[in-house]
Amino acid sequence: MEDRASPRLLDAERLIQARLGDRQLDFDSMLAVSNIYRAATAVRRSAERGVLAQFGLSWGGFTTLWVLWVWGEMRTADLAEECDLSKATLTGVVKTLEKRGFVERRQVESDRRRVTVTLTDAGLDTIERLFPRFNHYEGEMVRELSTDEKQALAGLLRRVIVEASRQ
Amino acid sequence: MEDRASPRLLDAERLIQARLGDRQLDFDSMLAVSNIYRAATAVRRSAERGVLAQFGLSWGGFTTLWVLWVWGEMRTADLAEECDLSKATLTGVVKTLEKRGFVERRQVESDRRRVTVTLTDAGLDTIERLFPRFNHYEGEMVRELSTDEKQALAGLLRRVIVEASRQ
DNA sequence: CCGATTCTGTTTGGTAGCAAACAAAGCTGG
DNA sequence: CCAGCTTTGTTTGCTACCAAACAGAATCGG
Repeated sequence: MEDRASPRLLDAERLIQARLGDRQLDFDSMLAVSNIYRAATAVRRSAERGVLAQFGLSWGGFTTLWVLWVWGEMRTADLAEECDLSKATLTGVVKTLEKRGFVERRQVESDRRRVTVTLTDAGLDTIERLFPRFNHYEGEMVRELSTDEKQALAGLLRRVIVEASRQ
Repeated sequence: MEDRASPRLLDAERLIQARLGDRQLDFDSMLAVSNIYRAATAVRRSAERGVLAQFGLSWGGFTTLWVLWVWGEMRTADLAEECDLSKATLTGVVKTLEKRGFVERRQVESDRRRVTVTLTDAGLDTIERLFPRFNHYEGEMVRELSTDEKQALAGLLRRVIVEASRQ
């Protein structure tokens, strides 16, 4: 079944197995992990080219806009946490989004170390037009999977995320 | 079961669902795709910090070394393809690996546009010491999954890779 | 032969990503 | 008060990543 869906990939995997011979190794874990990474790259690239490019957004920029849309005005640190980026990286992403006019920075009166980030009208308009298209595109990327399979996939990945984050 | 393994993640997902309300959206696809990306980030970060940093290698650098180890001397274009990187990116990665003394570039006599890349002795030594550790680390990152689950995960991802690459 | 085209890897110019160092603001104990 | 500690976001310095432009080499049609 999977063989029919992606013969080329499996062939490559078998070749690698043959190359490595009877070396003692955990092949199942290797395939699981490397396919997670390959899938993420494929998904990101596809979405950036197929949807995000038209809006002048990278994956990280989109994520940030999306988080701000869902949660509203946020402190920098929380935003970085929610976007799964370091504070340093977020500073850069926000700078780019500011340049494009999608977000605004605001200094917090009560604690002047702090800064909040919020969507501008243009940013709000953009994410509201973009998100439905993005979500539809997500559906296309996993359309080979049934609802149960999507949920199973998400569940398995959730367990990997927890474990990998612990290490 | 998954609830117990990662309550925090699911809570966040439920909150997002609540925020987005009864908007028409494909939640299953959204969770599948975003968890793929999150898992890849977690896995990469963890491996870079937990294993690769000691060898002065990034994920991309490790992948390149590994591919060269498995396949032997390769032309630049094939190496880029196999590492799932653009030619431009590979040029940079190889440059870094050269600086570290792990690989060498060789001009092809018969066609002087072409360049092959090959492991140096130091590179070979490094990947031979590093790979078993890396593979063990992969096992740790997915240790919550049974063998069947790892294979199921790899299979589901394979189908996503094929579909996303097509778009 | 030789001009036009194609192929190959690199360069350019841009964003993204991280850790570590940093500056400025707030906080805490005396 | 205020000297030191902590917290917060930014800067610095580096690698990685891509698309598009590029230069040099090979090839093809006439």
